[in-house]
Formats: sequence, structure tokens, C-alpha cells
Amino acid sequence: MTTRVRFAPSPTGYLHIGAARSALFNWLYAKKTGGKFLLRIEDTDLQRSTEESTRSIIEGLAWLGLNFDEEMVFQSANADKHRAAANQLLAEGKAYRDFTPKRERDDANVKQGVVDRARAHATEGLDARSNPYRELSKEESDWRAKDGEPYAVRLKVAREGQTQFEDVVYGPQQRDYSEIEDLVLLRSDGHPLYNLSVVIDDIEMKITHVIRGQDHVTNTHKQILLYQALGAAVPVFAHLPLILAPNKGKLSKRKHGEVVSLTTYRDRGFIPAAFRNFLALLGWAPPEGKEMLSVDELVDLFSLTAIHRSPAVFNFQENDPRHWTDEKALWMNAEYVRTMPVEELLPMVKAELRANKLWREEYDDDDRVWFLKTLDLIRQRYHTLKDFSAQGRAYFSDDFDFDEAAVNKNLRKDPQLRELLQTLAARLEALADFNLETAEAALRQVAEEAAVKAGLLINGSRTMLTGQSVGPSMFEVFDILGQKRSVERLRSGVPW
RNA sequence: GGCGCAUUGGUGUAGUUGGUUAACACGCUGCCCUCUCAAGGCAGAGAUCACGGGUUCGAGUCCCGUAUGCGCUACCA
Repeated sequence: MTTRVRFAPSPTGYLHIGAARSALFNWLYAKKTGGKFLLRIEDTDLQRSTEESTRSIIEGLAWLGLNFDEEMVFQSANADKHRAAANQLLAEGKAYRDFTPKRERDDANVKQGVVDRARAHATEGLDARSNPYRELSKEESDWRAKDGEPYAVRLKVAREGQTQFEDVVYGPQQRDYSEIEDLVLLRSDGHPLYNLSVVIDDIEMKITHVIRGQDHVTNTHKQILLYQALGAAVPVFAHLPLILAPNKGKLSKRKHGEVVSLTTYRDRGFIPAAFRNFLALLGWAPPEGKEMLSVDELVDLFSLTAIHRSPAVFNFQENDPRHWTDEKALWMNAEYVRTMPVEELLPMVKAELRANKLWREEYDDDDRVWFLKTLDLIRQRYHTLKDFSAQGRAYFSDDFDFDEAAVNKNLRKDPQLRELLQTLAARLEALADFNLETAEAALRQVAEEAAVKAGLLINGSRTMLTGQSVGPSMFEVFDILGQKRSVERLRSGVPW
């Protein structure tokens, strides 16, 4: 039997990194076992679902390279099937009509309401399933329904017994029926609810393994009851440890902002492979401990049983732009930037430069060799794709800014420097064969003649040519920028 | 309140059926390299393995309890 797994997000916002990791693990497992990875959009909450969110989910998956098989499924399109299943359960006496008038709740008071009600049940010794309509006669139920009285459909959970399943990650799980309420299958307006829809769709899609966040374990018990009531085979379950905020609280957009959104990483210049690699290491570790892992290695080494049980903290510091996200993610991205094949980096840098109007078609054509050489030189100290258009601007445009601190430190500090740089410009201009070696020889000679340290001219040149105080070896920069631009920039009066 | 899950340095993780100085990565400190900054190399700081009992010759590893955190407990998903 081929493995069939699914990623089933609800399109109620951006793609959360926790969800992205669930998608990744599902995808990895599918690839590992030669199975299928399916996508289902759980849009049954019409009020909150948006098309934009669906788009962002699809974009996010594509960005991470998590291609899905078969047609994506919109859960809302299956509502009729969900209703039919509920009605069948009703007809079989496995579910019942609840005529209790619907109580309006909103997100703000629902949590408190839940706690209050639970407490009341506990103090009054009430069973969570003590619904007055649970034992209503079929005749009266039918009659009242026919009469137009609104009702919700609830699953009739047996009084005695327990559900159990073997979680691939957490081991054997069981739950007493008394802990499970008679869950609502259909709202009084006929709208099918989450647990019903999920089960019907998973059956329909022939899902063999359900891999999802640990926050679903209680739902799993309810869903098993549904599988059993429907006489369907129960899939294998694997729950994933949650990803927490630095204070070990829930990671949420409301509280933590864009750092939890996958698209942020794309927009801030992450390499997809790097972020995917980082995400894979949250809650899972390869057997040998090697951390820099290609997709193929990830697929090869991945196993559900190696996922561990404690939640992972996503370590970032709010209000600190230098540590806006997890340091290790940043490090890993830099590692990818400087070690991946430069040809593979090219299209990504191309997109980045293009977005900043720094791209020229020659870079991919006549100047391709120069461009690749330049990328290879400057990427050594970059962390994200953004750096190519920001810190790297001077390599692709004559219109770049001078860093004030660099100007002060490398140019203004020595009064004779301005004159010396002009001498250097003249010498460089006079070189018949301008390259790394001849430029270095010329500069060192000027320094020697003036009895100053070469470093003075080197650092001054760096700031004149790139506007910065840091960067690659200066002679490499001369070579990359070429004779004409090097001389021009040395003669520029702009920074002074 | 109830039920469930978790707990190894700041963070991510290793720690095989209990057995030497608790390992790796990120981050941090110092040194080397050097024209700067990175990268790289070297060295180092940082963990009484949440706490308390117990079993054992011996426990991060097994058992019990406590604490803390998180999740769920909706006619949300």
C-alpha cells in the first residue's frame, strides 16, 4: 500500500512556520516512502477563510519546494458528503439531534466559557454528555425536526470505554470516553464541523498517515470515534511537538508579528533550501548529527520515529533587528549563501537585483563570467539575498551611498590621504595591464614612496570604491571593478 | 477545574538494552590569520541532566511524587 499523507491548513492567514514544518515533515515522509503528498485547504469556516491566504499557502509551499501530488482539495466543496455522513450516522442511531438553542460565542469569551462550564460540570458532578436530547425517542426527534425546529447533530459517544491509538511519535495513547463530549457534527444551520469534515475527507482521500501538530491529540481521539462509527479504517497518527516562542508561550502572529510567517523569510532574502534545512531540525535530528543537509539527504535520513516529544523554542529577540529571527537560521542561511554552487545562487540574486533595479541583462550573457566571479567574491560575508542589493550595491551600480562612519574612519582621519589617493588613481590609470597583482604593486609603491602604511591606502580605497569600511580583499575589488571604474571612483569628490 | 504531553548549558539537539571527565551545532569570550569585516584555525566559558524521594554496586537513562511550562477541554479550525 502506498503511503498517502496530507497537509491540511486552514486558509485563515499567512502560512505559519509551525504549519510549514508540518508540511515539510509530511512531504519528507511521502518522499521517503515513495508515497503521495496531498494538499487540502480546510476552508469550512467561510467567515475567516480567504482566497489570499490560500494563495499565500500555495506560494509558501512552492517556495520551500514542497510540491504536492494530485489536485488540491477544497474542504468546502465536500460539505454535502460531510452532511450525508452525519445524516447516515443519525439514521443509524450513532448520532442524535440536539435541539438546544445555539449559544452565540465569540473568540474573546469562548475560552473563559469553556473553563467556566467545565468547572460547573466538575462541581455539580455532571457528566459532559448529560445532554437532555441524547435519549430522545426517534419519533419525537423526527417529529420536531420535521416541524422545523433547528437542531445540531451530535455524535453519541458510548458511556463506557476508551479510545486508543499508537502514536508514532508519542507512543500509546488512550482516553476514556467520559473525557470526550458528544461532539457536534453538524451545526444547527446544517454546516459540517471540523472533526467530521477532516475524517470524511481523510477517508475520501485515502490518507494512510496523519502527521500534524501535537495540539491535535485530543481531536484524534474524537476522530477515531468517528472512523469507528463510520466503519472506516483508522490511519496511522504521528503528532509533532509544537514550536514555541522564546518565552515558551505560543508562537502567534498577534504577539510576535511577521517572524512567524513563512513569507517573511522569502521576503527577507532567505534561501529556500536553507530555511527548509533549518525547519527540519526543529523537533527532529538526523542519526549522525550532521546538520547541513540537502533535500536528498533529508529525505534519505528522515524518519517519524526519530521525531522527539518536547516542544522546540524558536529563538529570536523581539525589538532587536540584529536578532530578528533565530540565530541558527540566520547562520545556516549565510552558510548556504557562501557555499552553494554559485550558478544556483545566480537566479536568486538576479531576482533580488532586479527588484532593486540593479540587474542588467549582460550579467546573464556577455558578463556572466564577471558576474559569477563577483558573486563568489562578495557572498563570502553575506547572510541573506538582501545583502547583494544593499551592501553589494557598489558592485552593480555607480550610484551608491557612503557610510558616514567609514568615511570618517578611513578617509578624513589622515589629511594627506586625499592627495595620496589621487596619486594612486594616476598610477592605476597608467597601468598597461590592470589586474590584481599590478594594482597591488602600484598601491604598495605609492605607500612606500609616501612612507605610509599600505593599509592606509587600502582602507581609503575600499571606502572610495565601495562606500564601506568592510568588504573583500581590496585588490580583488580593484580587479572586479576594473581599471576605469576604480580610477573614476578614486577621483570622485563625493565622500569628501 | 479536568484530561493529556513535556522538562539535558542561552537556543537547537546527541546520549543505544542504566556503567569512565554528559557529546555536537548555533550563540558568547580570547588568540591566530590579516588591508577591513567575515570566513577559517586554535583555545575557552557555560549543565549539580526541573526538584524531591526510591530501586541499584552504579541513573540523564528505571519507578513514585512535586513543581513549572504547554496543549485540549466551541454549534472555531
